[in-house]
Amino acid sequence: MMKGTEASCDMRLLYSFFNIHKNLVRLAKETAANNGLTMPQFSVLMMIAPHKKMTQKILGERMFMPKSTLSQAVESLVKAGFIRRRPVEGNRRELELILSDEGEAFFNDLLSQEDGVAKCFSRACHALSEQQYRQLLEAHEVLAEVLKKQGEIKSC
Amino acid sequence: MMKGTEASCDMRLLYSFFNIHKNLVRLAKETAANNGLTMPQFSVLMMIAPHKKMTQKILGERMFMPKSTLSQAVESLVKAGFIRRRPVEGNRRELELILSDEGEAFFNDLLSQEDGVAKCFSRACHALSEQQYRQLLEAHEVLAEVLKKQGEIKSC
DNA sequence: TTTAAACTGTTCAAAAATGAACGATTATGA
DNA sequence: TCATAATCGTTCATTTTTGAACAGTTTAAA
Repeated sequence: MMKGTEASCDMRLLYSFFNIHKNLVRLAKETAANNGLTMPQFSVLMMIAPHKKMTQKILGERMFMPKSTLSQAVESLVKAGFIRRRPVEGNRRELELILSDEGEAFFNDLLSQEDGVAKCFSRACHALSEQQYRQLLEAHEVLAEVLKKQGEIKSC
Repeated sequence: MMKGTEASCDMRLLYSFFNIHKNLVRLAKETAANNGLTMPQFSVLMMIAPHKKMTQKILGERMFMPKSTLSQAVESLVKAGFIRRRPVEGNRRELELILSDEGEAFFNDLLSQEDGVAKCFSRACHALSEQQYRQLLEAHEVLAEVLKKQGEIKSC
């Protein structure tokens, strides 16, 4: 709990997040564009891939992405053959999105590109000590926990 | 320097940044919308305000914002009376952007809104220890330093 | 000097993202 | 049961963002 330091100081951390954010978005946009993807398409793929499959509903909730944007991003990824789509059994309203083999290969390729956001970030991580890395993960988890409760949380 | 842990582990930190990012963008969009601003307008204001003045060129470089987007965001902030605009003396190509008194008041108001991104983030910071806060700042600085050197850095 | 190249910001047509209305399905409860 | 409300995803008109061409200014080199 911050004591002497006040809100004005919190701004410093906020700007520091913004600074990292700027750079990661720039690299992500470059990576996406270099691979013929828009940002929503790229984000959706990055979000689904580690889980192999995910409901479109859950995906939207996790990403805070407007459902019209999400719907179109998914549509194009399906057309590109990176994900398949099938109704959730027991609830025909929802769709389950499944990473295809092509999608998995494409994802792995994205991660391995030297000028991609993943490798660039990985190189940046090398500048951190193991301890710093762990502390960063922990602190982020604490912050994320509180942040996700803030705001209206209106359905996107 | 990470030893045993490998690239796959770096991905965990990358996803952790994405998680914070998502929430901050969501809160920033809400804050912007609640105050009649688009995201570029909001970002530009947040970027100029602490410095009171800045050239449009520097602003673009710092934000990685396409210059057409920047130009329009600035135009609307000028029309709204939050910033003034004058040619840089000694170089009539560049423009200097100066925060007006109205702009400063508006900025301070944005920071003080209970449901605004600043206060929300500030509340989240309270969940961190002072030590965690300092470590976070330090680690971010290290990462930002490396990140900003990565990628094409083509002029936006 | 004069000319060509580089730089800074604006404009505008094209592309991308979004809100609102909608269709289809499921849940609620009278 | 049946009617109403809520949920999930799509469509499409509108808004927002962006790249590319451009105009004005400055720099560099001939």
